[in-house]
Amino acid sequence: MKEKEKDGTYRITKQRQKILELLTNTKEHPTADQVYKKLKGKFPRLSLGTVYRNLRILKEQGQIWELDFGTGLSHFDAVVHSHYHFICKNCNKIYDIRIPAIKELDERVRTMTGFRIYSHRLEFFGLCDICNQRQSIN
Amino acid sequence: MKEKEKDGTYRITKQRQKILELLTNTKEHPTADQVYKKLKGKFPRLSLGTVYRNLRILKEQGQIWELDFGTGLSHFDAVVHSHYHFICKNCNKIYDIRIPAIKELDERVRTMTGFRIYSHRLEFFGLCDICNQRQSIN
DNA sequence: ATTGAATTAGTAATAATTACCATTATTAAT
DNA sequence: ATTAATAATGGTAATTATTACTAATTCAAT
Repeated sequence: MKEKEKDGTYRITKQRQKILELLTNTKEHPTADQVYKKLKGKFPRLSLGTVYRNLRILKEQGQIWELDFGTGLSHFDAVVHSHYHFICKNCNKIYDIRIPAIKELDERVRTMTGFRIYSHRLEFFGLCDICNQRQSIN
Repeated sequence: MKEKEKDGTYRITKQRQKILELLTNTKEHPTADQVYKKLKGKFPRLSLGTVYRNLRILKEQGQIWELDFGTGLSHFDAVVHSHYHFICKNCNKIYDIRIPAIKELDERVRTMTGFRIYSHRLEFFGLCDICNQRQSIN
């Protein structure tokens, strides 16, 4: 709940570089713990707290997004241009849906409510092609 | 992560009735703890575990929805017909946006990906009218 | 190289949620 | 109505994800 204020003075550390690099080079949307476990192999001294801290910092810097899909876990994504997500109900894999934000949705809600709309979040749920085929066969 | 299987044999208990009643009679989208605190006044013997258990059961029964808005907390909503949500970035209040699910969105993603789409979730973020006016003045 | 501050590793502390279990309450059958 | 079977409760302990704390380390500007 409490967000620590930062004055924008950041340093370049190996740990932070590697965390961002890992997120940039994957299509998956790993959790903090998954990032930790993947890097722990190469960086045995890496601390889980460091992963959490850097994920927060990278998010503050706008370099990554924090996503949640109702699983109680935060997922992280280095794709930070406007897009949506699809979550497979069977394998729980998360896919980027490369549709840029549909501005008409915001406008529609603005006229309906009078609220000022900054952004929206849109996630689709269903079966990915792999799970869909498997389901059809069984 | 582990979801307990149920055979559908449920009993009617005072606790479960009161929890559903509270959710039905509010426009807010309370968390488990907020439900607990509100009912604790009338039911001093109520246990927090009971609230969590019943919220899960009511959700299984399709009587309520579990929602999360990136705060790390689950919110509950007895409005279970298709609709969207708006979250005020300033006061954190959650509003129901009474637009029924836009099916064209599902269709668009289906043709784009080939995935089978069951549903989607859409949340808007911004400033509600109260906070918007306050912000404009200051 | 020196120095000041940001960052780290490691561990302890929180916070939300779930698991456990002896007791209680609901339901269906007698 | 009584009884019997078992779902549900209250209370507490355990788990899980995340944050806080701190002495030691590392970065970056002089």
